[in-house]
Amino acid sequence: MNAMPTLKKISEHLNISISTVSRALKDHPDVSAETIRRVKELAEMLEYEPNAFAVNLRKRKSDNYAILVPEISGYFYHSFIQSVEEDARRAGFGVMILQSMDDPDIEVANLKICRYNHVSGIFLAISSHTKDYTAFKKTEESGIPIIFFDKVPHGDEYTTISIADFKAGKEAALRIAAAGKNNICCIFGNPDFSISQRREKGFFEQWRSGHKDDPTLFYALNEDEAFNYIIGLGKDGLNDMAIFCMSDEILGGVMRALYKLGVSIPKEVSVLAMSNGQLPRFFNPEVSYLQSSGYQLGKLCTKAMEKRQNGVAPETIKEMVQCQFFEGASL
Amino acid sequence: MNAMPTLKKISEHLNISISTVSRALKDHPDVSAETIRRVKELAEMLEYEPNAFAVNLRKRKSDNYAILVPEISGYFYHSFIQSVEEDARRAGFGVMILQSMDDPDIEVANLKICRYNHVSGIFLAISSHTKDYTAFKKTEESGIPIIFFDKVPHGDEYTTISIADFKAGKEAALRIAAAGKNNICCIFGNPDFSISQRREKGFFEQWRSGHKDDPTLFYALNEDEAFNYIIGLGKDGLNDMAIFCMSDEILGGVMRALYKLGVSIPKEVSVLAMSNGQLPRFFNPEVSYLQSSGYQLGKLCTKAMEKRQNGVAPETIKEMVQCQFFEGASL
DNA sequence: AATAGCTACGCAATCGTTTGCGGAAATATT
DNA sequence: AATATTTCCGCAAACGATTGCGTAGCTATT
Repeated sequence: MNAMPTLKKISEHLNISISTVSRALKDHPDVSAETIRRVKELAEMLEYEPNAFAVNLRKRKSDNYAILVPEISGYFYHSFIQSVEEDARRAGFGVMILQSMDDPDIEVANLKICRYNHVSGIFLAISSHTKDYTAFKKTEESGIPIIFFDKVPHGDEYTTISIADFKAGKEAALRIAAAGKNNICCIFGNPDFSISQRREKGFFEQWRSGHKDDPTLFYALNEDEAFNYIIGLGKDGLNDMAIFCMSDEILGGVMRALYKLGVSIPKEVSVLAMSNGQLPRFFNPEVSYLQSSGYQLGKLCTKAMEKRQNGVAPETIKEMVQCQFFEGASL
Repeated sequence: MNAMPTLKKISEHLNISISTVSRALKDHPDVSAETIRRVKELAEMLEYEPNAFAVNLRKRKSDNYAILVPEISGYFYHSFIQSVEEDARRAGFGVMILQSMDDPDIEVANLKICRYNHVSGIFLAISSHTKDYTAFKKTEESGIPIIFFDKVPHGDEYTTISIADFKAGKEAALRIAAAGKNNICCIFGNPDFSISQRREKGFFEQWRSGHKDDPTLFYALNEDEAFNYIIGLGKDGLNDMAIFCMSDEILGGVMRALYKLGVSIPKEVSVLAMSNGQLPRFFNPEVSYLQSSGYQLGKLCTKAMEKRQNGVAPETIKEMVQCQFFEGASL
């Protein structure tokens, strides 16, 4: 229980007032050069660091950001967190992680935690079933900027950084069409997710501009549902098919099923995914994918956060990360 | 900038002193039942929550844990973080994440951050090249308990929760031997890692008890090195081989290489891995593995942390997580 | 010589909560 | 009726850093 050095201790050692020590450490012009030197020297020696609680209490603000996500694990958010943490710490901020487990109630509770801990800002991917935005409003009004990312709310008044989902959906449709299969199937995630909706919308809008028959559409809430769906189709049902997988999770289920059924890729079945970029390389053949990079998204978000910290209005910051195509051998 | 309700505000509304309000909220016996009722009612109405900074300043302690890892991403730590965060929040603690990027200097700096933020405890996986434990000592002496996990320091005086690496190494050797191949290769990670050393030691000790010739040994610092090593062996070099991969990272590289070379698994080459459990299922055939679960490790660590919070001595807590075998079709 | 201005520092209040101590009023004990 | 005890509450000092304001002792200006 080593007592940490405080301004008081330094001031006593040097026989000067606490105020002068405080000012000396920040090169306040009211302090003589000589005093500054002595204070800094002693502070260095004692390894003085200001007590964060006291500073925060005074400033009514902490040097912490919070990241609120449905889940840390999975294929996406942990790379986002990694990205934000890197930048934040470089800028002198700590990062708190909170998971909502995709439950709107926990999400609201977490926002409350953020408010009462006076975080400087929040990075937030909203949960699937969040309909009520009053907690968001309340938080913004209390002076804490929120950067919404990936899963963003509707409405213009928020700062949102998202994947260019609609556009990616369109590109997916184009590339799937180019595979030249006669039997098309798209598997999207939870249809309540805004990202599912936008990707689907983009895909179908593009598809219908060139084809009269709609592809088969399936929603898989998790890897197993995707797996079971493909197994259910059977080898015959998969005949001459191209499959679009909206996420890594779905891709995993689909590929396991295709392996199990023993279909040949891309001869019998073509596969295209949207992915964070890790998983597709591990399949045989490697799966072609449109990359939606959590890391890159993180970088954009910290830039947006800096702007918000400097007083830029929330609604003026809206960005889209373009997806990049990586060619495997599955198309 | 909505002003948050404070004890003072409540006390003014009710015309009683701040002290009484404070005591009423914690059912102090010195406060009458009637007053307690009125205070709690108003507090509820105003959504009063104590100001964390003030509380922490007073208590000289925060309700936060810190997790220090070499890297968030990868195959292991994010599931550990998920696990700890779950439990911590249930117990009323927040979680701060800090990455050392496997750099001992950043590690020391991060420990300093933890000390000056008065976290209640630290979960720490040390970086590969950490030789100097004085920062650990200093932190423990300042009253902050450290739970070392996965990559743990040598020495008896610390609380350590680790994978039963030595035993897992032995089991791996047994299972590899049972595959009946004549050509054995083990790929371990960075030989500076304590986990690499223990797994290797276990493997070789077991192996040598039944065979006179040592297996081929290779250290891969990352996925690409593992990939390149296998490619370098070539299809001929892989003849009748069984490969043990110490980690998911290595497994990824090995499998990509085996795919590329077009060898048949397990007919020509057998594969066994140690893994967090996600990746092996995605290969074709699914890879058999010894599971070292980050999630499970996290659960044990939070239990250990609770004990330490209750004053249990550091050196009395040491645990090993046993690895479980999952049968795929690669052996 | 009188005034103005500057330098370099200290005082004290503040952020919001907690807690030891003291004490008035009500009740219980002789 | 006098004393002892209990009940219920407030005062004030912490925790550590920040900052507006005041001022003693200079130097510069007229």
